[in-house]
Amino acid sequence: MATIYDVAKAAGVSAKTVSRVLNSDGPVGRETREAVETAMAQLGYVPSNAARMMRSNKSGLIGVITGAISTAKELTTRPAGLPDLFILQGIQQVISQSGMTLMIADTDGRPDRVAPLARTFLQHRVEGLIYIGEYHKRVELPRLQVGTPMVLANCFDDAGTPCILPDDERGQHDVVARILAAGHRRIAYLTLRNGIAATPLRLKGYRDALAQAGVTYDPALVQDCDLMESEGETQLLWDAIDQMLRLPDPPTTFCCGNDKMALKVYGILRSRGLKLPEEISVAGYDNYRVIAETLYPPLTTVELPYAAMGVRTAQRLLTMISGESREERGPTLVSGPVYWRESVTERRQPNVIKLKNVREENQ
Amino acid sequence: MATIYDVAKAAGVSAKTVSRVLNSDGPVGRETREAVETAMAQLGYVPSNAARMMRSNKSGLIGVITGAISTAKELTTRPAGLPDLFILQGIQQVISQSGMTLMIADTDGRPDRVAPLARTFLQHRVEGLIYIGEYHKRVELPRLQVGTPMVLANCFDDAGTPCILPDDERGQHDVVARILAAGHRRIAYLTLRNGIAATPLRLKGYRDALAQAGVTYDPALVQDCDLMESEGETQLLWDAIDQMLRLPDPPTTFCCGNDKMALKVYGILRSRGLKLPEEISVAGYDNYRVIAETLYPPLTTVELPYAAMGVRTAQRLLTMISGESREERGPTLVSGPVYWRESVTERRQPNVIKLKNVREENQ
DNA sequence: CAAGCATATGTCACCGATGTCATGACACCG
DNA sequence: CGGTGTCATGACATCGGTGACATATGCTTG
Repeated sequence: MATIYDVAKAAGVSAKTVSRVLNSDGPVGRETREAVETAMAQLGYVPSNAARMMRSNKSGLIGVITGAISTAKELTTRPAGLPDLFILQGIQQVISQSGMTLMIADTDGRPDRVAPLARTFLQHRVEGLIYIGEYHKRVELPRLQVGTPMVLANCFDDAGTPCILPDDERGQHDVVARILAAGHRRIAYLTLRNGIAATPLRLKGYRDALAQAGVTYDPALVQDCDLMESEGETQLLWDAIDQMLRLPDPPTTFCCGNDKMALKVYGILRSRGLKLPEEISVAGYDNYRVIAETLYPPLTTVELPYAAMGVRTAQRLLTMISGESREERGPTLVSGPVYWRESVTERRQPNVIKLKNVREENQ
Repeated sequence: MATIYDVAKAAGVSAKTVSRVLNSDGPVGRETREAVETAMAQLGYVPSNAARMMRSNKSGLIGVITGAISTAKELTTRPAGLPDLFILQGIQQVISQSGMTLMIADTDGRPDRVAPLARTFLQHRVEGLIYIGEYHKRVELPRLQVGTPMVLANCFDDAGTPCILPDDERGQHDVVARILAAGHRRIAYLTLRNGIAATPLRLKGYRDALAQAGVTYDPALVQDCDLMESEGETQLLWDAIDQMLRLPDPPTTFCCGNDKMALKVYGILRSRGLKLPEEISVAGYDNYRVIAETLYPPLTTVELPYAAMGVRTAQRLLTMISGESREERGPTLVSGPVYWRESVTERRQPNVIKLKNVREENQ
């Protein structure tokens, strides 16, 4: 591969002059510039980043470590869809605009791989590191000895490392508030498993929304139905739904921990002979579009704003890199809108029109 | 950041000796080695890849260009799910095992971004390039002037660039053959739109399977139902299904162009009062697990083997890099197994037991 | 005991850019 | 006309490693 010296020789100038043409540093005569540009084109010259980096100590690289790209069992352990991709999407957008390049590596699900991967990135002298969590959870990452800025996306640690998290409390609150505004009063909540960070936050959102509407919280309408995809989950859902429908005052809406659960609930309710959405309403969580928009009828849900989180992650990292506030700590919460679709009926015209953060969709 | 000279000084040896410890080149005395290792640990020394690369001309980098990570409209233009992620998964697996690091960039859907992205990668002196297509299709890529090996995944070009493609013909053949073996004779086929590369290939697989089973091909059972997610698609599906069910000899199975379409078909068939799978069978394509495994009943489908394609892509690239056969050209076809689940009934015990490439699953 | 050899370590140039400084040619100005 | 500033360009050191080669030491061997 051609070097700057090859170009210099071909153009009959010094290497430094070629460098000047490349970087528009100092002045270059018109004819000289043209000669250099011709030579570069002819030789197919592409400057070596490595050599540049040696002097400048700027790599133009951002490293991303994700726990999930190669996780074959993506469906068995994760509550939602493929968060990483969407977060990566957001990151990519911001990073590429800033002229930097993403390096990406995967832990293959093994936490002990994080340290070597980070080391590889440091060898490449990345200017910043991002760790993407599989889902909203606490992580423990090996201490990075050096001062490379780092941001966590979709996870947090005890050390107060800067992180970007979904606002689960607000998301659940908003969708429940919107369902209440549609006139529903008996709202069942089939939650994700209790172990994960999102569940208590969302439960709080659910209860707060009820309280604000003056509706009494009924524990009989709340049940953990998430068995991490293991065999019995459909059965568990079936039983929970059965139990709730037999209540003296049965629910008119089933709120599900995620859109995938909602997909199952569709099948179960219909197999029981109920008409959707005329006789029973269903809402999800995630706005996992493949499901939410494809379901018949389309699913009312609230967005887990992964792409936006990615954007915020990259922005926060770039801020840290630029040195403005390298010492920043703690979480940034990102919330997503409610997508109001046909799976929840309007039991009366909502008199509260001004609900914030709700997006109404007509198919 | 500490350099090899800092380590050398701290350990009281020459830089070259430190280098020897790092790379296990020439012999190093035991005490010396320990002193060096201590110094490295204390200083948090990480060798600079840039400096290494300068001499060795080996970057240890592979560049991946994808058209899709940042494609916001991923649902509106793509027939299947999120191929790129799964292909990336496969690539990542192979590449990381080979000790190289992935750089990744995204065209944001604009083909004119490919050239500058490739240039950036060349600046980093990637040893190989991969382009991932959004779906099985023909692409036109700008000629790379230099001799960097390149492989296309999920797409092909007219120049005969090495590429890895899904074996659509065989996939459709296999699933239809399996359905025939289950005793079905009237198999409707709701295809993807005609413009894409997969459709004619799959149709051929469908017809070949029928022919091999001695079943006459009936054009009334085949219809293009894919409107690229635009408004009328559900209506179109409804009409097509309606028409076919009114035939004097209606289908007993609906084969769908992808799992997402199958998801819609579930809703439509049930809304018409049909019981799944007792009264009507449905099959998909893709094995898009979020849908196929979550649907009730789970969906019989055939895998679009994205991860495997990624693996093959990376393997082929590594072969080219190692120089064994840099001149290789043309496509490699990868096929995936049929996943036999409860959405298709056995109308009689299949007498053909030895069907290859079929995986039976019991939930 | 000298030659021969493996072991352990150091010296120095080099990879491909760029920052610093120097130089030559003009133009402008008092 | 000499001083000063701007433009155009080149020489050279430098970034952090590594390859080629040299050197020093101790041990074997004929």
